[in-house]
Amino acid sequence: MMNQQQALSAFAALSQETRLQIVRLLVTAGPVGLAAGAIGEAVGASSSKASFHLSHLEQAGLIESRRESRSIIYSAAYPALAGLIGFLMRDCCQGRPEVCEPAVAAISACACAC
Amino acid sequence: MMNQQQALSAFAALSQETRLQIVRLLVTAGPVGLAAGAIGEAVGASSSKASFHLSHLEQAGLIESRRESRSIIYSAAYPALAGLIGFLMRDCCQGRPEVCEPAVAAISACACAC
DNA sequence: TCAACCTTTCAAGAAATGTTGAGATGATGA
DNA sequence: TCATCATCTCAACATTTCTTGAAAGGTTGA
Repeated sequence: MMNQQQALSAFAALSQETRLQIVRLLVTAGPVGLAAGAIGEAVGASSSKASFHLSHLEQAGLIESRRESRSIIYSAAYPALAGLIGFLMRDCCQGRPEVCEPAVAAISACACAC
Repeated sequence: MMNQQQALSAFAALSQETRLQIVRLLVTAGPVGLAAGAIGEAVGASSSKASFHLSHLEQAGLIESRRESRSIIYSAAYPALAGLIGFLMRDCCQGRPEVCEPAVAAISACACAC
């Protein structure tokens, strides 16, 4: 269960353009992931810039890495993303059903889950 | 529909401890809202510190304000919060049902919506 | 082994963000 | 009107975060 400190660090990680792009890219890339070099190229970042932001995201727990031969492969940490959504949900539900309703509607409209 | 720029600014707003506390406080306070002074006191912030962070949150669209006599009353912007959840959902659903599933489970466990 | 490859680390500087206290602004009731 | 109250604004400073380019660290195939 995500706590406030983890949520703060996740929000901080997501509040930077390069990092948000990386997360969205990795989410769509799936569990297979992408090499650091490919990620940097995709978001238009130098190798050191990409490395900096990838470390930041990994530190925040939003992505994971593994070595594969010469490359480091990064992939989305799906449970952490789901946990963050859960944190916002939990937050929004503290006595206020009107926040959840649109979220429920969003889920209903969501092609994958329903 | 929330775009990337709005999401970045919302995440930035939520990535600071005082501000996250304020948002959670206002969400539970409901549409009635709370006066700036009461908010500052509740989160242990000086008047100028509270004012700084309240402005930041309002700028990000996460809270709203209205004057009531001598006080400025702040309240949560529920549609914006729901939009942010929707943005994360939309993001997570880009071909990856396994992220949504836990979120759906979270909603199912949510006392208010279901 | 060694040259090439991929990525990280480091230090320096630039930029953005947060904190503080003092003073200004606007609203109210006496 | 005026004293008081509630909040905001401002400038200065401290802190954190981001960017850049150069160099170092593993890993691999020849």
